[in-house]
Amino acid sequence: MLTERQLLILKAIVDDYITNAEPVGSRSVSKRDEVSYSPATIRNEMSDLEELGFLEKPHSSAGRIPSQKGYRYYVDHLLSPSELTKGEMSDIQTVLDSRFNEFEQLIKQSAKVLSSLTSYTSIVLGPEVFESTLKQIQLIPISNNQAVAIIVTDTGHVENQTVQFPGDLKGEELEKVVNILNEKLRGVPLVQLQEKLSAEISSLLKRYVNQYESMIQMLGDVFHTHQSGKVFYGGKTNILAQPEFNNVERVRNILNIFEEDNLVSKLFRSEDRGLTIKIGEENRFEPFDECTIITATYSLDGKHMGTVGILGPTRMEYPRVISIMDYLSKDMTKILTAWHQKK
Amino acid sequence: MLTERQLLILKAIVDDYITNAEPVGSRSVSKRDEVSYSPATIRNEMSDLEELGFLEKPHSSAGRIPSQKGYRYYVDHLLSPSELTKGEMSDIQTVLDSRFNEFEQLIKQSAKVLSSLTSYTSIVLGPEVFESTLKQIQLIPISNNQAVAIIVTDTGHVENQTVQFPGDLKGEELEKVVNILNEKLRGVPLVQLQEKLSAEISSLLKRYVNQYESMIQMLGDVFHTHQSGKVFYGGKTNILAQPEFNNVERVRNILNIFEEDNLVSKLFRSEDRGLTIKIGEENRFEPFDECTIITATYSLDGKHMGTVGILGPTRMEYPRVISIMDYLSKDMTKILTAWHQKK
DNA sequence: GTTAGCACTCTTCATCAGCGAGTGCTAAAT
DNA sequence: ATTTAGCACTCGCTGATGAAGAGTGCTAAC
Repeated sequence: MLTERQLLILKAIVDDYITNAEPVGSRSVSKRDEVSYSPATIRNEMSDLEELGFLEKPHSSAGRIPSQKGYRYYVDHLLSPSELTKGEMSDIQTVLDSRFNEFEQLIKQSAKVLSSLTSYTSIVLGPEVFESTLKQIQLIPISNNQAVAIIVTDTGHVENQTVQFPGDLKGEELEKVVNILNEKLRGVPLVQLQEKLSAEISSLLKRYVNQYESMIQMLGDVFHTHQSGKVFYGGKTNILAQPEFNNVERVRNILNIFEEDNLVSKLFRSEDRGLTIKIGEENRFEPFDECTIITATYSLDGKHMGTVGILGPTRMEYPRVISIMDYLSKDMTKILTAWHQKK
Repeated sequence: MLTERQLLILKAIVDDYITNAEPVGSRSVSKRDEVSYSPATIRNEMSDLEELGFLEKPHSSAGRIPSQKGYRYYVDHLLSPSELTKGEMSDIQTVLDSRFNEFEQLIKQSAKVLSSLTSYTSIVLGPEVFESTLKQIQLIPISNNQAVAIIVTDTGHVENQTVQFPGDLKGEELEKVVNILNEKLRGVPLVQLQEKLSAEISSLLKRYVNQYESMIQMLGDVFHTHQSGKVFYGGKTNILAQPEFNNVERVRNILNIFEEDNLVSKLFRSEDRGLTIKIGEENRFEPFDECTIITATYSLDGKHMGTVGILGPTRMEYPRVISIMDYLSKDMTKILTAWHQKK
């Protein structure tokens, strides 16, 4: 168990390092207002904290920097959540309050505010389909071999997509198909659409539609595409401004990850509801060994919808970011709910 | 006017520098097979070429590197276009031949091949709306205040978008609106939709629809969004692998540009049809002072559709990239045409 | 228990010499 | 008149050296 004084010093060191990005020496800790001990005393404590694994020395005559364990302890027990300033709150408010037509717009905006407020990179995962169910499906023919498929979920999310279309389908046939689909699939979770399709629908369609194979194929395409949620980014290059990423190789590794939405989606999707903080190797993904990821979830009617995330260096401004994320995710939930009810 | 020998040497230097990214000395030029002069002779010529502005010295005891003018001359008069290898051609073929439902898929694929073949960053501009006209517009109500707007162009391009919708609109009213729109706007270039809307349509709608203001607003939204073509990227981080961009600050400036599709769209949209090469400051955009942009256009029925572009260092593998771009853009045109006719 | 003092460690920065690559000039060779 | 060999010179790069500075860890005094 750490003593009061050790806590004080650990906190001071983390706070200092977070703002200055440089190893913290005993003297600068001692100079802090909240610390009233001499450098020598601090040195002894620092030595103990190092032995306990909370601090590290880059080399013998530098100051100390927090270890991953140190950050973890700081986050769990030490940090004093910072109040959002009026400006920050109103920034979030204005951006989110602006009228939006689509789910996606809200999400894009969120990603933008988040990155600009934190100056880290923000990742926002769009509605995750696991829990949402189909409310309505539509097929609108556009030319003689194209149609737009529209899917509406119970959460009010709309997806649309252009697809190849069996050439010579009569209007009444199409109507029949759409009717069947709506009848059989309404209320089905999106993730199960695919299997329902092959299990129940395909035989039914066979009876009514000539081109039934290409029809099935097309529907398969449609359902498949909506399996993975979309990913939105804010400030992709913000991370380059951090001194710890002053190295093109390392930066490239990280930026490359952003090119693969699937991967990002997997990495940032959080299983837990609420706020999650993963520090360094806790991410279990080597390129992020020196990064912290903070995620929060937003929801609708208590139903989990998606995740907002921040990627920054382990030396992250935890108090501020946590407050902002908390505020933002709750606000998104609120606005989403209001928006949904309006309909 | 340059002598034969000067041409030979200039070409040799550019070729060498392109592959090795290091200042080229007289000795290494002399060692080339196609060059049969001693280093001393080469040195004299190099000195002349420098005086003429085709070469530069990073410092007095380094070799020479091509100046912007040198690259320009090389591109205009010297380069021997490289034959595509079988592998490259089939790479392009396979990727583009794969079934695609939408315009966008073709374009995304193109961006991907292009960047992976060249290992530079590719930018592909989607259909530019300037020349395409409206073929059909549809409004599909989804909930009591949402609709999906679908726009089909004469080139077979489909765009769709979810929009806010005047709450209590009767089915017949909606139908009326859609009919008016189609009647009045068919054949109108997309860029003019907006003005046509306010000039002619709005008064007409006023007569038939109650919620006419919000209707107009919504249509304005829809038409506005489709003004600017979409931008697709491939290999955004490829540029980081180039030795001349081994500097986080510079890289950041460039990557930031990619975050603003509007800007990119402006920079890469080429006024000329066919292949265009802009070297360094010819781009008239400071962050690209050390970059070359090569663009080519693809079309449909002789009608200009969009642009494929490559961003790399001025030290670019011109012969290869040019061949690839040429081949790809022509192939895109071919496939697009085939696809369009199929319908 | 706390702190002052001090020797010790290690990085950083500037300086300097030596090396090597490359040039530019001159004089010789073709 | 060209071309080339030879050589002095330039300049960046590398590695060694040393002084400065920041910080530690230990000891002894408070």
